[in-house]
Amino acid sequence: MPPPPDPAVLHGMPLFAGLEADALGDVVGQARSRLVPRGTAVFSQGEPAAAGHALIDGRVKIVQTGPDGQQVVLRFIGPGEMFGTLAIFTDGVYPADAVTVADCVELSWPAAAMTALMERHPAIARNALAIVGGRLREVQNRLREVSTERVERRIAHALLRLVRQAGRRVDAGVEINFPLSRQDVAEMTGSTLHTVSRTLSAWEAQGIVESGRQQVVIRKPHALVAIAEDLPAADRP
Amino acid sequence: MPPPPDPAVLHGMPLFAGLEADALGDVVGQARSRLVPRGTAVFSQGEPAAAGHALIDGRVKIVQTGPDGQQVVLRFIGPGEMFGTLAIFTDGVYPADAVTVADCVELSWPAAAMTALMERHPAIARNALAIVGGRLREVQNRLREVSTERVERRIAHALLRLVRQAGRRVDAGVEINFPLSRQDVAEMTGSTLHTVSRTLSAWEAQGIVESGRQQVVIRKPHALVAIAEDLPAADRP
DNA sequence: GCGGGAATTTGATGCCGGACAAAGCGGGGT
DNA sequence: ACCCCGCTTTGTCCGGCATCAAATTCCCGC
Repeated sequence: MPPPPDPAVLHGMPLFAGLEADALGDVVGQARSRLVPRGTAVFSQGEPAAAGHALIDGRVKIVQTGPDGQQVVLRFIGPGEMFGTLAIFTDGVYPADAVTVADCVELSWPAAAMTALMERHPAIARNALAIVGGRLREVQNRLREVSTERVERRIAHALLRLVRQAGRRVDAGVEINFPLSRQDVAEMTGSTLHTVSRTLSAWEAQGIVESGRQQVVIRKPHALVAIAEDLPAADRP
Repeated sequence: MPPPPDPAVLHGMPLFAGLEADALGDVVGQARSRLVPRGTAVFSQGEPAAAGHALIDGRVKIVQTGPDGQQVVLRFIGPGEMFGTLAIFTDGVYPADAVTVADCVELSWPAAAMTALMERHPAIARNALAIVGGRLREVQNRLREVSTERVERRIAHALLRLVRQAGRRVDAGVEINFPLSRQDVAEMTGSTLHTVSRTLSAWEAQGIVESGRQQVVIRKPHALVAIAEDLPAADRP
């Protein structure tokens, strides 16, 4: 028997923005909450989409695997974000794996409940459309990025995105808030962990970042922006 | 004064699937039709999204331009498809250029009319969600492709997608139904027109394709599939 | 028929970044 | 506390593909 979710957790979830209090109660009433330890799959690519998910706490990595086993990290999910929901409204099959990279708490709604909720509360459908639209836009930008920019700039962009999404101010600069391996960065940028390692080492030598095991701190965000935007910026001998 | 659209044109448009006859009438009543000659921009990246569009006849290329002028072809639009609609429901700015690659007839709905229609007919919102979801999935697949596969396979995939979307049986094989330059293919695959030219030449030597000026005919689709899927297939000395 | 220009082809060159190899480092489990 | 395994680093090598540079073909308007 899952612990009963608290309606307050829905606050700040864009999917349920603008709903009346009783509607929120309706939504929460259908949800199940669950604890998922680090390194576990919430769902797997190819499975029938049994439920929509929302992350309350922790961090989830969405990974797509190609026919020959090549993997691509599509996105990271933070608290308050939905994931695996779209499959319910398209072909009913999860298009990627969702793996926890930290201990997580998630809410989930069975597919049938999800469609019924959307039926009952049209605002949810409108919100969903805006969210998915924004996501489409992001992915299109990444497509352009991977298609036309070189590795160093792609890595810079990827780190900046992560900072925006999960950056935490710390005395040495800005830290990315969850365990992140070079392999992960490679799979986000269409590169290899070797190249990522080299690049980070070079940046570390210039004092731009500090990186350790599954952990990255950006010391000079502006320098990273300069690399990402190809401003000549500070070129040193 | 634009010519009055015929309600029949909406048939087969997924966005309006499942609507009653009178609802379709409502939709058509709000639309304006327009003729757009080849090589013209229907809308441009960065413009405020004044309207949603549907293509009745012809072919439109959706191109995104990066900060340094690098271009990526996001998709080609054929008759019956919507385009430039999503911007209305997200940030209200077109995220890419839409350029006609043939003489076109398009329908358009002013942004305000579009949102009102969706308000009046909830089925449209549901349809839109499914459509956008499908599109997101496609783009994610292309992202994986560009990130992990090599140029030859990407070109093969791109051609196969085009065949599926705009293939026409012809005595020599299957022809892609609209003018398509090497530059276009390059911008679809994150490559250069030089590499595309070389690749097509090689395939032509093997009798897999026949290609001329802005025109491609696939003679052996199965061979292209073999390349795309990396089946060893027919390897010759 | 004749330019003019765009699309395409082909060659030569070089470099980015992927493949392989091997060693160091840390962490977590027992 | 120890061991073992996975993450990381660093070096070398090499190949695919972008880049630079012309030459050629073909379409189209005049």
